[in-house]
Amino acid sequence: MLFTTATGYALRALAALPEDGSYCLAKDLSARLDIPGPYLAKILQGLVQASILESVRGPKGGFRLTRPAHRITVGEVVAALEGPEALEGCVMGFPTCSGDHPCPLHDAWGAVKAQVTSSMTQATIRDLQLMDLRHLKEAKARAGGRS
Amino acid sequence: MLFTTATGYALRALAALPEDGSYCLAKDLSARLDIPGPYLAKILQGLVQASILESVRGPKGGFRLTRPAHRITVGEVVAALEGPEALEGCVMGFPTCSGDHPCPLHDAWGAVKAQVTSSMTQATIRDLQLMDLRHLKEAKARAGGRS
DNA sequence: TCATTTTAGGATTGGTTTATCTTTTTATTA
DNA sequence: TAATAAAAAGATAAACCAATCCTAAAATGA
Repeated sequence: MLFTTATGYALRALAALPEDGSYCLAKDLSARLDIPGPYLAKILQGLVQASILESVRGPKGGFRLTRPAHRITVGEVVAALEGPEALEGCVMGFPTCSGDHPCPLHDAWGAVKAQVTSSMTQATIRDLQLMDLRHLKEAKARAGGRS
Repeated sequence: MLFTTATGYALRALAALPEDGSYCLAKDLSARLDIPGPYLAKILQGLVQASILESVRGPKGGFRLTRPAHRITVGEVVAALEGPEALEGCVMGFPTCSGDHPCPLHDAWGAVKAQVTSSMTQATIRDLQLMDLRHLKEAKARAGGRS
């Protein structure tokens, strides 16, 4: 995977939140997604500080998105958890590599970065929701056809 | 950077070895490249086990390539240090992501992997040598023009 | 007000990568 | 043969990420 596991957990959790704006417990998310509970809680708190989630404490509390899912990009979440320069620098870590003095992978890597960055700023949490829904629906269809 | 720092160190060290087949000391490499000495030594030993380098101990000993630089690919070095599956799996770590159920970045990431893998198996240590030589030459030219 | 539920925050553990240190082995050469 | 130089190998330390634990703070409801 290109990102850290924390970022992966964050994206999966965001995609699993209900769309109706109701609050969702960290505990429930961790159970449904099979993600370590205390660790996910920490990650969700980070997303609150990044203004991607908002939370309320106490009974009937939990987490919810601050905006509609289609207004939150994957890139924004990655930046919140890994900093804005996650893909910077030479692929191989050559300190002398630059546009003027490119390493042999420089151009390929540049194209890659552009591609991934573009995809990340295009794709939203909504797209992740749709992906999971499609998966669930097909899994259900397979189970129904086999029974 | 896409790879580990150990892989970056390895590639820089391999590119810095002399082409005439003479042995080179780990100490000299670490000094020239400003890489932590004992750590580089460990990495070089790993490259010996991967049959990319050969070594002799004692005075007049050191490390040298087992083959001409143009016969050692970047991909081979990466595989030796990070295993053959460095780029496997979903970009975001989604367990449900697959060709049938792609995540929104699945296709972009697939193209990226193909591109990087191809470039890695094309590029050789020789290409890295040429890059560094070009850089050195231009730096010298700049210094000469300015003096 | 008090108990309960849940997030917030800080401290702590475990594992992996990065880096260092020490001892041993091997080769050279005097 | 003895001294020295260098890699090999193993143990140790440091830093970072992943994960856990514990105590607070806040909101709800009785």
